[in-house]
Amino acid sequence: MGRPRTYDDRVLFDAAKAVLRERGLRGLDVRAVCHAAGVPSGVVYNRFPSREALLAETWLVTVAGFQEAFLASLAEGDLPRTAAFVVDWARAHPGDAGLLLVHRVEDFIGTGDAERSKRATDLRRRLSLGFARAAKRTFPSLAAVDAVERIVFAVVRIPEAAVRPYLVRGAPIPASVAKLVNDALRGIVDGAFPADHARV
Amino acid sequence: MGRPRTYDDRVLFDAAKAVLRERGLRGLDVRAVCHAAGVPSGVVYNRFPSREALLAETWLVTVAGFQEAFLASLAEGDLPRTAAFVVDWARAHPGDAGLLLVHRVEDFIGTGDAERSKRATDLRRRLSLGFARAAKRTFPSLAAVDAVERIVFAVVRIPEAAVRPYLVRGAPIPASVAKLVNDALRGIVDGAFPADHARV
DNA sequence: CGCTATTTGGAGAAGATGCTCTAGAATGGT
DNA sequence: ACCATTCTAGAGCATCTTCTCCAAATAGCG
Repeated sequence: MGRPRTYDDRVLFDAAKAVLRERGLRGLDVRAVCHAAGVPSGVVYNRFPSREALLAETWLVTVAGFQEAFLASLAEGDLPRTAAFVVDWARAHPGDAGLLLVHRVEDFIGTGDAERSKRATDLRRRLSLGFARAAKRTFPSLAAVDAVERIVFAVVRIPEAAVRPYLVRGAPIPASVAKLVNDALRGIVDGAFPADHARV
Repeated sequence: MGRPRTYDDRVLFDAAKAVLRERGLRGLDVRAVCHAAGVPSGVVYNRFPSREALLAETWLVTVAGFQEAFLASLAEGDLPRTAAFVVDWARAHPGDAGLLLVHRVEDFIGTGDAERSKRATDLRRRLSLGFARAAKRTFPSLAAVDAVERIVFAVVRIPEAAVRPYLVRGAPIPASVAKLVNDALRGIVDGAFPADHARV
């Protein structure tokens, strides 16, 4: 069965996240990752065909870890709660969250090898499905496209906006952002039902 | 008085923005900028001491162009209008807006030469002042820190969140985001006055 | 027109970065 | 014990990137 691995792939992933936080996207080169991981460069190229593949894999593994819990929350049907979940997750996993900010799933679809592209497509499909379902249930009166746009804005863009400034500067995320996000969510949910505005 | 300049600095700034949009932060090297600008590299280093200085200058000039109108809008005291202004500005100047996303003023304070750092500090000071004033007037019942946090979230983070996904993929920003931002703003403004919730 | 000042144009040095390659180490199977 | 297989370790090559440097170009001035 050959020599057993001394290093888990996770060591490389974690090192990549650490380098990203400390030196930014531009400083995220293979040498820096290897140094941070305490690993010779041969290890990287034994497992990944290229720097790009290593970073893509790091990203994909990280989203996958986020997505399951996210979709579960989304399926429960409470938008403000899902937005709060995203904020909490970022607070608990700042390294992962910081990494997610620098790419989009689309960046890995149609690039790299077919297997990676397929996985990215799959992640994307699941997300789309979750959003579509939540959209139909939460905003039944809206056109499908508008409802999805509103859902994504509510549970992705808004939490991301609240959390991003802290992540990029490597600072802890204060608890106070939760209320801001919650307040914004109220406006977004209410805004979908124009009739309600008469009350105010 | 020596040979007159063939190229305006703006050519370099515009080229940098174009390269950023087309090849991302990682592809933003001096060669690419020179090629996009149709300028030999000697021109860049005749005017800027380093690549970093060129990009910093590009960023600072771009914010300065945005900030004046932004602060004027903020001084008018209508938060949703200011948020809408930011969205409109990004729609009208996608190149500039895309550039603003990739740095923060703080990145240029205490780095580079003293003059640059001073200018960045000045930009920052004016912003802080504008936010503080708006905070005091809009949310008089909140603690100063909380009020400022809420203002920034409303007129910077939210519009940025609405607009960013389109900017990063180089796509035009749809008009529909205006309503989303406006709805979110309603929640953020109302959320500062807990007493009002009794009505709903 | 010579002289000084400034910019252009671009070749190429110095260093950083992605990646290859191979000797050797560590395992299971026979 | 020996082999086949897989991984580690890191030196080193090829390329890319930043930046330097200087001859040629273009202006105003006495």
